[in-house]
Amino acid sequence: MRPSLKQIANALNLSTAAVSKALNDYPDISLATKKIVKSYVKKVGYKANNQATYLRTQKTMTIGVILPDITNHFFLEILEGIMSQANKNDYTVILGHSKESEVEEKKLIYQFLQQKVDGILMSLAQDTSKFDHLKDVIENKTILVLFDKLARTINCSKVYVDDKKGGFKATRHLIKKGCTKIAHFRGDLNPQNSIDRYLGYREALSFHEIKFDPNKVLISRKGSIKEGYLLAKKLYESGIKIDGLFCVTDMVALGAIRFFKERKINVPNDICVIGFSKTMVGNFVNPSLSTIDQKASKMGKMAMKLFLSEEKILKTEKRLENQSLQLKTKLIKRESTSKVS
Amino acid sequence: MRPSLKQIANALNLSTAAVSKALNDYPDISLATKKIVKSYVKKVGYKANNQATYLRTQKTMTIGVILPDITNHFFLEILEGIMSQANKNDYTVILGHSKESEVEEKKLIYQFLQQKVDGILMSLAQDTSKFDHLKDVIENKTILVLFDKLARTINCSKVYVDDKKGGFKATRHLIKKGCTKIAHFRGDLNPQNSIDRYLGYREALSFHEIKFDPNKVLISRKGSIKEGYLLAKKLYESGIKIDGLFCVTDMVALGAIRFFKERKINVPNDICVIGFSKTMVGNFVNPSLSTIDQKASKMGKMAMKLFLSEEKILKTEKRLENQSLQLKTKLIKRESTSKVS
DNA sequence: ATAAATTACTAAATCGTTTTAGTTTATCTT
DNA sequence: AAGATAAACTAAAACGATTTAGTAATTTAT
Repeated sequence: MRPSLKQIANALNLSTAAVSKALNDYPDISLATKKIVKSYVKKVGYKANNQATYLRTQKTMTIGVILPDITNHFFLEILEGIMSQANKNDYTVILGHSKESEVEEKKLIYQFLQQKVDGILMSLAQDTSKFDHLKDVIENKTILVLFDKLARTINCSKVYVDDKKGGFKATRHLIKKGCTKIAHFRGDLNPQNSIDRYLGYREALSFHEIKFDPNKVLISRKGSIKEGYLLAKKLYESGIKIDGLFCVTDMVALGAIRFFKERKINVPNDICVIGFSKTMVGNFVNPSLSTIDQKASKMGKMAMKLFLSEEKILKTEKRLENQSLQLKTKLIKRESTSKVS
Repeated sequence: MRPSLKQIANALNLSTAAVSKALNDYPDISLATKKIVKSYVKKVGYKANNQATYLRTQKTMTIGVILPDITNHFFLEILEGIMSQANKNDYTVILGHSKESEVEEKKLIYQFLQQKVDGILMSLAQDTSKFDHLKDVIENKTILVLFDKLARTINCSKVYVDDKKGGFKATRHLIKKGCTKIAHFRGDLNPQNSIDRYLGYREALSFHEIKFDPNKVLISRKGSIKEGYLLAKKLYESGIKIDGLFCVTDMVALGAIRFFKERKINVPNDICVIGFSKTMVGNFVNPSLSTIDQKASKMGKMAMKLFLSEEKILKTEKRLENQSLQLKTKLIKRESTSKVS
């Protein structure tokens, strides 16, 4: 069993106060005793009990992270980014999985507040339409950092990707490859991300003076492989001819490609396909999938950095001051668009 | 800000003791006061401060989970299994990522012990060869549950897969498909898992009276796609002819298939290939990859259940009593072995 | 030589709970 | 009616740290 402060103090014939101060480098402890205390503490492997420390300092050195989908590689990369930064700064990470459900999300937030985390870093569930639980976080003077799927109206730190520019890049890439009849499988109205990708698509078309055709835009609600397959089928059977397709997610793109393969439509020669998100699988399928990299790991890293800077301000100025950060996307060219134009 | 016990007590003209006891259903508090306290507490949204509670009860209702590779879907499914059970039982999950490094693993363990987690559920890093840190966990009277990659000599709860039987099933499947010249890309000596798969391979061969040929067994140290590619190349260039291949992991199998494709060797008609682990990608590649399902989600679920049962015993009998559990694997037949024999 | 300032500590309160050991009031015995 | 028993509380200590206020011993100033 690890010793307590008191035991250390007794062993060294000092008061607990002196030992505590020595360890925290208070100026009213002599250098000599500090040395004695520190070396002894090292020898016996003493570490302050976090829970006890919290009671006085109100700091747990713990952050809560809520992910909407733990099986999605994108979020995992974000988590990896957060954790590497967290560990560097001696923070412990508590993980929550909302499963894209607002109810679960709420539960997790209140659980985390009860655990007295110093901050909550999260991406909203698809489901989430009310934001009272987010306001509660801020009212509890707990730092809130949203990433990827966020609520614009909530006053907190945010990291997100320039989805519009991403949609623009994806579409422009297809155009550069010589595509002129470009379809888009867009996401639903909520969240904002998929709308922005759609807006980027439209902007690229108009920039290159290609007429927008609403019949070439279909809505995917779940963003699943199956839906991609069905939308491709629907479009195909409607008789609308296309030579390019930009999908709101990689999964939708994979589903579409699967359909095209079945119908012996060659990707990329007959139709170029590009996704969005740079998921793992995209690199292993045949043809490998071109996509837009959202820089997930960097997003996580930046989310944690925003937390740390907010924490610093909170410490000195006793107030929450937030900051927003927009990250750039990157076009990943692979086989599904490797047509020679 | 959430109220404290004291504030509740003042508001209701009771002592803090009475309120605490009412909430914890002590028999020496009248039903009437219990009702009053509980309804008031609900109204104002009071929740006991976990950190303060710990100081008396020595329970944090928190478990630490250490994964060797957070980007590996297999471990993520395990995590999902653990978390769903944890949430059901009001436990909070702290996550650590050892990155397959023994040094990181040690750091995380000591961090978790400092956080006073009630238990640690983990899979060992590839790297890990000494187990002193695991012994420290047990000496701290913290429950330890190992899953997947484990140390046989450590006296703690364990959940693992019957790798030998899995290797047997994979090999037998190839044999049933008519393969007679079956190669195996095995893992390194450590950890035990890959050895067991290899032993299963040998057992299946001898069971079906196929002569074992050491030249058909190559060692993959990292288990990466690239290595699978290179091993396939090496085997091919050595001139040894095969019609079946069992790989220690899906990634190695994918690499091998990539090589065969390049050389216009047809999978499954020329060579049947089967992997191990049921990773995500295996389902999306072309041909889709046959594999052995390790039931990751179930493994996580069982790991948490073992923790809970150990926790119960610890509570009543003040001692750690552990239990081991072996899970069965399942053959997943897909295109890479769909030859008609 | 005495008062003031500095150094290096210690005592005790505190954070928010839980729990042990009373204490008060009402009820039951005989 | 006096003592025993039971019911329903309260007071206070405890968990393990931090921090404020205080104090003794030493040094400096005048």
